Amino acid sequence: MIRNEVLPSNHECAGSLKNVIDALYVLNGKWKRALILSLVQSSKRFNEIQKEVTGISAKVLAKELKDLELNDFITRNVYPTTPVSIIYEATGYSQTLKSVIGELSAWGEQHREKVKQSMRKQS
Amino acid sequence: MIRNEVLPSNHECAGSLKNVIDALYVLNGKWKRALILSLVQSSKRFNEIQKEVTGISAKVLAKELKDLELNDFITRNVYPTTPVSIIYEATGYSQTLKSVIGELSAWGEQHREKVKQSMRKQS
DNA sequence: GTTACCGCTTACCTTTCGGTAAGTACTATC
DNA sequence: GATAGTACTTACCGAAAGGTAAGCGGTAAC
Repeated sequence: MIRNEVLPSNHECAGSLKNVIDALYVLNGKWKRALILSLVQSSKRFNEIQKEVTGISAKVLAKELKDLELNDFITRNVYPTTPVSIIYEATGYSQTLKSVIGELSAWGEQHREKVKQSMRKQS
Repeated sequence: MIRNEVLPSNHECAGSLKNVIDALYVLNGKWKRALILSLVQSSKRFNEIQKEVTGISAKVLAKELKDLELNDFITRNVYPTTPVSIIYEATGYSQTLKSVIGELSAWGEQHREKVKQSMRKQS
């Protein structure tokens, strides 16, 4: 189960911090979250992803997909049609990110509200 | 030119993604988590932080502290002693990060285990 | 045979991040 | 008057992330 007692003693803190850094490292970069969310919704081909995730270049997309595959978030399925079709799909492991992304999302939303309010105060 | 928003097919998803990006943006960079954790443990002065968070330079520390202050994670208290002492402390708002950091930490821990295992398989 | 689509790769460039070293303004101490 | 400490700022630099544009090997349609 998930322990919610974060930021305890100094000693435990260091280990916890390492975990957090590890997690953020995997989710780092401008595109990873968008790609995971896109593929969790439905499996897609290279060009389809590029169309949906507007603004990403082929170079970066190829790099990010490799990265996500290495980390077991997606699989690259090659179908021997003519021409070969390559379909990327989210693994079940991507689902384990749900609660993480959920927490991040909830926090991000209330944080934006807070920033808005403090901007109103200042102006 | 850019035609659509990110992931236009699913409104909820797009909003959620934006929140996640916002959250991660605030927690971004090499030092933010370490600084928040350090100041949550106890309020500190500039040089004290620099000693504790080994490796950070004065320039980066000053920049990060400004950033954290803007986002309401810390306050900069100036005491009119001679010479003035400036003490940084974590706000109560830093506590709202607890569940987020908790989820990240738990996920990061199990992810590291998983990576270890898959490396064993390959070698 | 030229064009076009697919799934990339390559070369090149810009922007951003972070690091080092030095300097600054002030006070205090020797 | 020289030195040291505090809390930074400034100038310069290298690495990495990310963007642009072009190419490439295959297939296939016109």
